[in-house]
Amino acid sequence: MRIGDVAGVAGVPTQTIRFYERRGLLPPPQRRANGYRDYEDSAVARLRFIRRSQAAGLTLMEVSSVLALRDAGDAPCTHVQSLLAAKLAEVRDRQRELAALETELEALITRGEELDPADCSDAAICQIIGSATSTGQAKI
Amino acid sequence: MRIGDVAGVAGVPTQTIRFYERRGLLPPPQRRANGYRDYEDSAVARLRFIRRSQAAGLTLMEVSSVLALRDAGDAPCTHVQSLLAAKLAEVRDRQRELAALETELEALITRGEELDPADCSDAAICQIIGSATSTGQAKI
DNA sequence: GTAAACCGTGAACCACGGTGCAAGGTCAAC
DNA sequence: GTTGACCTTGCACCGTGGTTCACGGTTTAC
Repeated sequence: MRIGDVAGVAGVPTQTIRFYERRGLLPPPQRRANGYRDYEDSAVARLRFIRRSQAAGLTLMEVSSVLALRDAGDAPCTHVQSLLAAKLAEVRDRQRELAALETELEALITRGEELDPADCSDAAICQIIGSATSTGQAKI
Repeated sequence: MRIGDVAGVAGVPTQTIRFYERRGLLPPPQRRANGYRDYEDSAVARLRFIRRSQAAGLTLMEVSSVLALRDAGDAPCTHVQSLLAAKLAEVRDRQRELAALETELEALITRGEELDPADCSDAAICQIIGSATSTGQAKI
């Protein structure tokens, strides 16, 4: 299969496939006489695996580590389990951060509704944010 | 005040202060005869405002738009309210995404505990992720 | 007078996951 | 024989919020 075929079947742009190859996520395929990449069917499965891993929140680095184990002939299951557990912990941390930010934003909005724009001085820039309680850290 | 003094008082690195200036968040200050930046006290208040806005989840672009209004002589309160409302909506969207991802990860982990690594074929790469239900989108 | 601590500039670099572009080669259909 | 769709390469760029570096001038303390 040529790169465009793989791209069509796997639903991944050709540019992205070359990008994954550069990153070591896909092994360099055979080349035809004209220099075109020539993929085996397994490449499609591998691409789908990458995309599913991303949907589970894994980074390309992490996916790469899983693939490296498999390519070395080992079953990566244990490693995958620990990656998933770590990712779940990250997600829960992030949820806590967002919950704190949500509370903060709600408080700011409520305060803003009670304040009179006419009271907003030049030095404070904006009285709503003016002296926030600063509970949470940003990052959306 | 020299840049280092402002940095010390506001708790923002000097490099970051120059960075904010380049981004238009801080107006270029007066210069001393030797070329050193010479800040007024209001610069400290402005830096604190920027940091508080960031803590509320606003991006530098958004903070910049608030400051631009204030610098134009308008009270930015209404604009700030709409930014905060939009940010709250973003936070809640993100929370929903994370909740879905959490569910997905929990399901994968549970499944992984029930599977035997010996069953993991080469073609599937890893049976745990092998054919995920793909409910949520990634992004931590 | 000299060493340390400060200031200046511009530019490159970090993670992250790609996307876009330019300049060219190849192949099938018409 | 030419049009169009495909392929190749390498390099630059996107956003986000800075950080680090190289190289040089200035000020302060001793």
